[in-house]
Amino acid sequence: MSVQHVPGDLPIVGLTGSGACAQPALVSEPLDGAAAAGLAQVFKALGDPVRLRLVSLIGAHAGGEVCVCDLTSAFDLSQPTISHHLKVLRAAGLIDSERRGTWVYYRLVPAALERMAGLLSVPVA
Amino acid sequence: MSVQHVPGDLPIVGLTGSGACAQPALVSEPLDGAAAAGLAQVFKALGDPVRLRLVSLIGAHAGGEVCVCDLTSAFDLSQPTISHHLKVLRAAGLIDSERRGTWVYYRLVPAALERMAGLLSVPVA
DNA sequence: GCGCTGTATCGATAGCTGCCTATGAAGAGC
DNA sequence: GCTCTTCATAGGCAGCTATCGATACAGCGC
Repeated sequence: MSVQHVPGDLPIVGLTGSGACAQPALVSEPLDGAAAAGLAQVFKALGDPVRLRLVSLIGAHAGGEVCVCDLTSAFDLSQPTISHHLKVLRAAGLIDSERRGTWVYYRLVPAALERMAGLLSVPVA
Repeated sequence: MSVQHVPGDLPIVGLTGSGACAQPALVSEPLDGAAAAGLAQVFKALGDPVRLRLVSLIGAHAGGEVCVCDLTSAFDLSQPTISHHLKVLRAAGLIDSERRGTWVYYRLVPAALERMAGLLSVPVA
């Protein structure tokens, strides 16, 4: 579940809608405007040093889950700022969160990362 | 050559410096601040619908090269705006350009794309 | 030389984004 | 109930960015 949010609360992009359809590698065929806008949001989410480090921290953490308090303490930024960045990453579909008791844990969405990786892969041709 | 720019004119990132060193997959180990900043610039370059479509158009074009005039005519944007986006992509190391006579041709830098794809690939673990 | 065409740069402006402080909401423990 | 802790949201402000028109630069043809 997605914690305290009404489902559909945020403009979640990423895997919604397209299902398991294999992505056609960005450079294989011209992108239409709508697809470009959706994909750009995900790349934009990754286009910030803090968010990139957040993804890295979450992914590298044993167990695959990290408490927000651990993420906040890893940066010289205020807690609301970290919370904001986590929100952007979650809206992009790159991470997911779950509340357990007092704490909220974040983990990666591997499928979303793989999808973007596949987009950037250049066909042998 | 890089056309009309003095080499080092722009803050080119991407493959400069790191050589052929295999990138350690973002989620394998926590990213330090400097590396995050460099990678974020590349993702940020991809985090715009117009630039994403530009990359797609260049990559999907037969011959691997596209004249600026063709790119400009593919969008409902002014020529300076397209030129600006191409400059951002080139500064990120994602594309390269070459002038031949009156026209300037742009092509992808596959190694840069592959590098980012590798970063996003999640290890099996 | 002169003009014409294709690109890049300049300068300005509207909109977005990252950061903060202050505040609100949700649980746990009393 | 109240209080404390953890996290999210709201509001505001400074800096960046996407866009434009105007202009400069680079080749080609004359």
